[in-house]
Amino acid sequence: MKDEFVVIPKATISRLPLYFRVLSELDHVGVPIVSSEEMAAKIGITSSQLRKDLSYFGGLGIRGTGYDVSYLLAKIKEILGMNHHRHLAIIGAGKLGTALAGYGGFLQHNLEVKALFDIDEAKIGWKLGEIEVYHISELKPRKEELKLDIATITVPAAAAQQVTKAAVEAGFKAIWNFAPVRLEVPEDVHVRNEDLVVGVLTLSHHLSRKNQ
Amino acid sequence: MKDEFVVIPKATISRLPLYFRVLSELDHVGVPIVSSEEMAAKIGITSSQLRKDLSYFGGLGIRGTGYDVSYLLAKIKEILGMNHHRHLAIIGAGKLGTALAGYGGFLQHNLEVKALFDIDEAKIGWKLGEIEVYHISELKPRKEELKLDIATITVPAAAAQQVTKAAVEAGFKAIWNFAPVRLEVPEDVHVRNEDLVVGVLTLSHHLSRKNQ
DNA sequence: TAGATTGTTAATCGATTAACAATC
DNA sequence: TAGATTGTTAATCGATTAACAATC
Repeated sequence: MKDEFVVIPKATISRLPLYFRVLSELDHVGVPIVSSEEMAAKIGITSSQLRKDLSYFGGLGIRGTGYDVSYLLAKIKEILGMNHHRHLAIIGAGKLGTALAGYGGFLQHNLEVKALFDIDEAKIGWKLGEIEVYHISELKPRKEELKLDIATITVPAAAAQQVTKAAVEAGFKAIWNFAPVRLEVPEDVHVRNEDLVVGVLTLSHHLSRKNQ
Repeated sequence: MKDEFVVIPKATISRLPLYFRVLSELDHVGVPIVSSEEMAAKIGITSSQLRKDLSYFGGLGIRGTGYDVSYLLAKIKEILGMNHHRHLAIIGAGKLGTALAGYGGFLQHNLEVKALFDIDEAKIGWKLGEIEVYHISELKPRKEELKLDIATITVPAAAAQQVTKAAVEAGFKAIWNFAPVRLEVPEDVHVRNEDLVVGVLTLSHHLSRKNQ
C-alpha cells in the first residue's frame, strides 16, 4: 500500500539487469522455480539483498517455494522497459561508436541500434549492415522517422556538450554518454555516464596499493 | 595519525579520476590555485564532498586560500598509480577490443595498450599501429616481455571465465572485464566490471517510468 | 502438520552533507 | 587584524544485512 510514495533505490535498479540475465539463462534451460539463495549465489550478492530488491515491486515470489522463473523474468522485463523495443541512435561514428553499433548483445535485451550520426562528410551514407550513417543535422527528422529513443554520445569530449544540446532539441529524453565530461541537460532528460577511464584507473590505484 | 587504519571509501576512489581531469584542464590553462567550491561546481558535487574525499589523503590544501593545482594534480596522479606507466593487454580482438586498442585517451592517463590476444588464427600477427595480435597461448611470455599489468577481457561471455583463468595463471593482478558475467578470481586479483548493458537498461527503465 | 522460503522489520554499515573551528 | 577557505566533526541520509514472522 501507499505504492506511490515508495522510491526504488538506484542500486536496486542497477541490479535488475543482472537478475534479468540469470533468469534468462534459467528459463532457457527450462528451470521452472528458483530460490533467492540460488539466484544470489550466481550473482555474488546476499539472498537478503535480492529479496529486498524484488520486494519493492510487490510479492513476486511464493513463500516456501521460491520464484517462478518465467513470471519473474516477465516482471523484470516490464520494470526495465524491455517490453518496449528501444531504438538507439549513436552520435559519433568513430571507433567506439561503430563498435557499439556492431555489438550483438543488444537484441536479446530488446534494444537495437537504428542510426549513426557524424559530421564527417566522408562517412555520411556509409552502411554498417542495416545501419546508415547520417549527418548530425538530420537528428530530428531521423529521430521521428526511425522512432529513436536513446542518444548514445561517442564523440570527442570537446564536442559532447554541443551534440547533447542537439539531441535534447531533437527531443531525446535519454542520453547514454561515453564522453568524459559532465553534460548539462534539462531536468526531464536522463543521462547515464559511461566513463571507461574511471574503471581502469581504479584498477591502477589498486595495483599501486599492492606493490607498496 | 593512525593512517594505517583509515579505509578509503570506494566512492572516493572512483571520484579521483574526475578530480584528475578538472585539475589537468586548470593546470593546462595555467590556473595556479582553485577552491573546493570551484572544482566541485565543475564536477557537479558538493564542495563538502570534495574536501572530505581529499582529506583522506592528508592536508592537501591551504586554509583561506584553496588548493595548489599542480601540487594536488601530482598527488592525485600518485594515488591513482599514474606515476607508473601501466601496460594494458586486451584479450579478444573483436570489435570492442580493437576499438579500445585504438582509443586515444589512454596515454594522457599514463596508460597504454601494448598487446592484443585472440584464438582466431586468422587474426594472429595483425598489427593495429604498433600493437600486435598474439595467440592467447602466448599470454604469459608476452606479459613478461611487454610488462603487461592489466588484462582487459573483451571476449564473448561464454569464453570469459576460461580466459580469465589464463590471465590469472599468467600473473595478472588486475582484470578489466567487459563480458557480462561474474568472474571467479583469487582474492589478490582485482576485477572491475564494465557491464555496458546495465547502463542502457537503466535509461530504458527511466523512459518507461516517464511515459507511464 | 512439518519443512521451506518469502517478505518485512530492525539493526548495522557506509556515504553524504551541513556546520563550524582551525588557520592561512 | 579581517576575510576566506580548509579540514573535521556530527548529523543525516541511503543501502545492506540479519533475523524471523508470515505463509506456501
